[in-house]
Amino acid sequence: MSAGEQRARKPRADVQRNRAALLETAQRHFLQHGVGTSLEAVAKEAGVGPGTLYRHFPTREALLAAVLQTRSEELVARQADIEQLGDPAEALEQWLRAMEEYFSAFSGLPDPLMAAARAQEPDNPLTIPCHILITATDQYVRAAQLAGRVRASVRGHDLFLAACSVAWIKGTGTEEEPLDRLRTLIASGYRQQDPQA
Amino acid sequence: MSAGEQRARKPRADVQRNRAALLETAQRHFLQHGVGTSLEAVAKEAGVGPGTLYRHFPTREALLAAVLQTRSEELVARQADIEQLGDPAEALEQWLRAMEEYFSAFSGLPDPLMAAARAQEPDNPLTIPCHILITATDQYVRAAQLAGRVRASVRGHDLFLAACSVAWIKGTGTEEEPLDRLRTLIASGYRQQDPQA
DNA sequence: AACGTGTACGGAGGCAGCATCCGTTTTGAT
DNA sequence: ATCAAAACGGATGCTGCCTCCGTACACGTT
Repeated sequence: MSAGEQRARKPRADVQRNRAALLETAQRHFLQHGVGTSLEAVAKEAGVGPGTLYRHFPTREALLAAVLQTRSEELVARQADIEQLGDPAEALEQWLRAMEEYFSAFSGLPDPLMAAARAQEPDNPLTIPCHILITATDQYVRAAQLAGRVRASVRGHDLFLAACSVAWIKGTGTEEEPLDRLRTLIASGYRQQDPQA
Repeated sequence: MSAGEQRARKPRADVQRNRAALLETAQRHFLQHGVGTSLEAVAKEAGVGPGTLYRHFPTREALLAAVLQTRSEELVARQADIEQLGDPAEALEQWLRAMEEYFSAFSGLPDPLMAAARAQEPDNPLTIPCHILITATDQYVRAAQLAGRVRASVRGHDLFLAACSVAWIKGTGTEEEPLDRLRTLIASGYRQQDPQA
């Protein structure tokens, strides 16, 4: 028996039930009140004690990461659509928008995201998703560069930062119009002007 | 006497002393711990009770605005230097950097700044400084546009947002190198390419 | 120099949120 | 039916926010 490392006992029913209730409630609260919402309130509304919440999700980031899991998968799913676009410049554009939407899922999300992205803290549960995003962005950038549609000096990381910025500004309550102008400004910054003059 | 509306009595000595001590201490704490620092700690270290702090500065923003006063004046002073540059494109560039430094004075500063900029809350003591900055930026932008050095579609407000973003990212602890690439990206976004091809 | 008044002080106190710890309950296995 | 492990949950201690009000002090007056 020591050889089989799975074969733990079946996960308890209440554990799954509580976890699901917590995730569901947490998502609602993050949506309504931003990432800074009261965890105590989440626990209470989910019908569990604070201890249970903290046992399932030791930190706010852990809860956040778990709630974001669904959305991460949506993002991955979108990649398939994007990649069969053919046009790498268009693909990059759409990818950036998709990422921005992901960052804007909850108000205040960009802050913990940046903290995780910067981090050599492998214990931060948001770190891995962040690095995945940066790497993915870099690939779209390289493809568009090979097609001569993006300046050579641009890196994926730069556009990750840019998308994060836009999401941050969005989260502060700025209207869509100035946001759109900012997006345009950034796009003008990374796009390669056509060689035809 | 009802006609003269000034002519209150001379301001008390302890008031001035406490105010000065609070500002000095608050600045240190904002520098070391960011804008979210404990006001209770500030009061204690300044040698006053919490009540005194809140009487002088009813909100965190009020304290912040008062502490920023000095730096605002430095910014205005810089404008003189900048304006006698002659080159409007260079002037804009320097102005943006000056603004960015101002926004980066304390970690976390961009958040209350954005909240104030968006606001029709005239009671927010940061609102006025923000609008002054936006207006000033717009003037530099217009000047550079007249010289054909900046795209026509750009507005001062856009670059205000951009500078704020960069400062925000800086405040999250990102290193200088990616920051510089982001600045370059943004600059490429607003600059008008020379008509000579 | 002493006084009186009004202004400012400051700390106690109520509240909210975080995070932990441990006695009790629930759950699945035997 | 019984048992041990696992999970629960709330009481608890802590930090920080902000207010309220009895007290002390500074200033103008006599």
